Amino acid sequence: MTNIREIARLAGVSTATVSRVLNNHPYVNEEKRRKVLELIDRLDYVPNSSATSLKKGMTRIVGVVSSLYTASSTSFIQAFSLIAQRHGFNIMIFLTDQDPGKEKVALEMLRSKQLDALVCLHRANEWNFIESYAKYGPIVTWQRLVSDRIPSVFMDQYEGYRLGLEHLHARGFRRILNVYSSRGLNTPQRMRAYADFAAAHELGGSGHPDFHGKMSLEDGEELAHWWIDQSDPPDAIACSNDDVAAGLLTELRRRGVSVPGEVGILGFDNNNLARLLDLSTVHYPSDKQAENAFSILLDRLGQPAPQPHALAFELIARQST
Amino acid sequence: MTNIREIARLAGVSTATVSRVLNNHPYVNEEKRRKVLELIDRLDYVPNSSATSLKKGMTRIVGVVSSLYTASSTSFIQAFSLIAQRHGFNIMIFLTDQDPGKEKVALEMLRSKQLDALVCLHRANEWNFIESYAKYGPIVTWQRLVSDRIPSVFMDQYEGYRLGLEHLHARGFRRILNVYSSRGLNTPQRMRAYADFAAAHELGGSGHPDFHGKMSLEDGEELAHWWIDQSDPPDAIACSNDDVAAGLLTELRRRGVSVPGEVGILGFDNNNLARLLDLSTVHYPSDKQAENAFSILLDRLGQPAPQPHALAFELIARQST
DNA sequence: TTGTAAGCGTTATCAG
DNA sequence: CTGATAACGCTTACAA
Repeated sequence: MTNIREIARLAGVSTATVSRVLNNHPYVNEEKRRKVLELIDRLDYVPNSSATSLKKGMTRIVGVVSSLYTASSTSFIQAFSLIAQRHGFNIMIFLTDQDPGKEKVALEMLRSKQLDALVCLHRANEWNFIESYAKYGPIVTWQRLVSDRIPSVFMDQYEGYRLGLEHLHARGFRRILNVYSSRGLNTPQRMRAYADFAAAHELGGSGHPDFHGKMSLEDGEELAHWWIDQSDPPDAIACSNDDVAAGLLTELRRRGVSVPGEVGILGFDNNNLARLLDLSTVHYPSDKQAENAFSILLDRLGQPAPQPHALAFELIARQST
Repeated sequence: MTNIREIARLAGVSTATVSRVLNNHPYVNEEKRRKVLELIDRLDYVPNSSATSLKKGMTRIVGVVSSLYTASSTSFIQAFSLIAQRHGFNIMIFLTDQDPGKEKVALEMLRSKQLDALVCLHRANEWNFIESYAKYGPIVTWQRLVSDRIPSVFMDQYEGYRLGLEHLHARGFRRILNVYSSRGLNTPQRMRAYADFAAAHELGGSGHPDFHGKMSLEDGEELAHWWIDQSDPPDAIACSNDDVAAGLLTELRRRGVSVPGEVGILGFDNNNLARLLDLSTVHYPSDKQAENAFSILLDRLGQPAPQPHALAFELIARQST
């Protein structure tokens, strides 16, 4: 394998000079530079990145930990990947599937310096376990977390959820069922938003206890069966995300229930599926959050980082309400 | 930073002995081994992976090049990731978005030995360009390709497509429109399958020219508008994949068209979306293909590899036909 | 069973 | 502007 020494020998210079050419250092004789460059080209030479990483103490790879590919995590990852590339970083994705062991693989790679930093979309281990890895490199999360070791690009969902609820109210829905997710700390904020909303409009509940821990298409489908079984069902359902709303909507329609005629459905996130199914939803700017996450990482790595974006929710009114 | 020399010094042994303990070599005095292990634990030592990679000439990372996350690529990647992990390999995903430059990033990482191998789900550059990188490490593809440099785990779709067409015929559809994708060499095989099918049943076409280059949800939606505009539309549409079928189905129903009453729709792949929307489709075993891809890579890396699976299509009859 | 020492391929310091 | 040379942290003959 052709290495830097080979190039140096053939060019009649030292490895130091070749390295200088490689790294665009000033003070290299123009003729030698050309000669070196020509040899690099001719011998199809490329620096061995393990050697460079070892020497520089940096791999320029950032790990992305996600439990699975949902529409919303995909959009985050897409944006994160883009901005990372623009700064000369590559990303390595870890699908944990909620398995703590798989998440640990990523954490261990940070520890062994195969990764410079980590962004954690969904965690599988306890926070204090993850925090114990923060000493090996910067970690940032998308979930809500108040920690000095692990910054978060999480957005307070109180405002977004309130926006959605007000929309349901404006469209005439009164007996609103809340379907919450469970992981992360979104739920308490959404519950607070609902409580304030209900108080402001002097509303009772839907007559049914709210749901918790629902986040998938399948959860939405089960919810549809539940709704059909009720003698006195809610007139609107505010879902934890677009996937749940999508499962709910399609299964209800499949069973002949009219949406929004018999029941209004609100999603959350504004992903592709929501667009496809004409779901009313709340736009959650995950791409901007991804860029913010990268900025934080870059900053903690001691590199010049762009200013973070200001973030805002937006209501997207479509056919399901 | 604590390194192997530090451990060796504290344990009163040489770095060679520590390395032997680390790599489970035999012939290490039990007491020394315990001592070393204890120090490793106490000092929270972990080998620097850049150093190991440099020395071993291997990173145990495999790159996965995909143009984007579709339901079917996700299922391939999921399965690939799983089997790779079981063999002590990690994967690095590259979303190219059809951008040749982004694909080149992955190829260059193979060249610079940051990656041991590459699996290419969708290519962005010309094949001969990609092939020129095969000398740097094994590359395998999911697309159809006949090349001695780049093996393929592609499945001949003739049989799968024929299966789908026979199903449409059995359900009474006669004027079938084919919607083909364009990339890769699936299309000629599917066209051949249709030609043979039509000849066997003495069928004419749908009265419309087939479509080409359709692969996304959006394409499906546009197709729905086209269908509605026809005075004499086809009675069934065989789609290039489940995404197109899903877009077509939802948009048609949104416009009040009855499926399968007025038109039958057949997908291809059998992904989650197909399940959700009750789409009839042809099951394409992408998980098994992923495992085969990994086996090939492992074998070319000179490691013992599992036997590849035999692969077969399966018709999944649901509500859309 | 163990240690010495020679790499792996770079980068960076320090003289010149 | 350039070249020796010492790291970076690990593995592995080779010798003992």
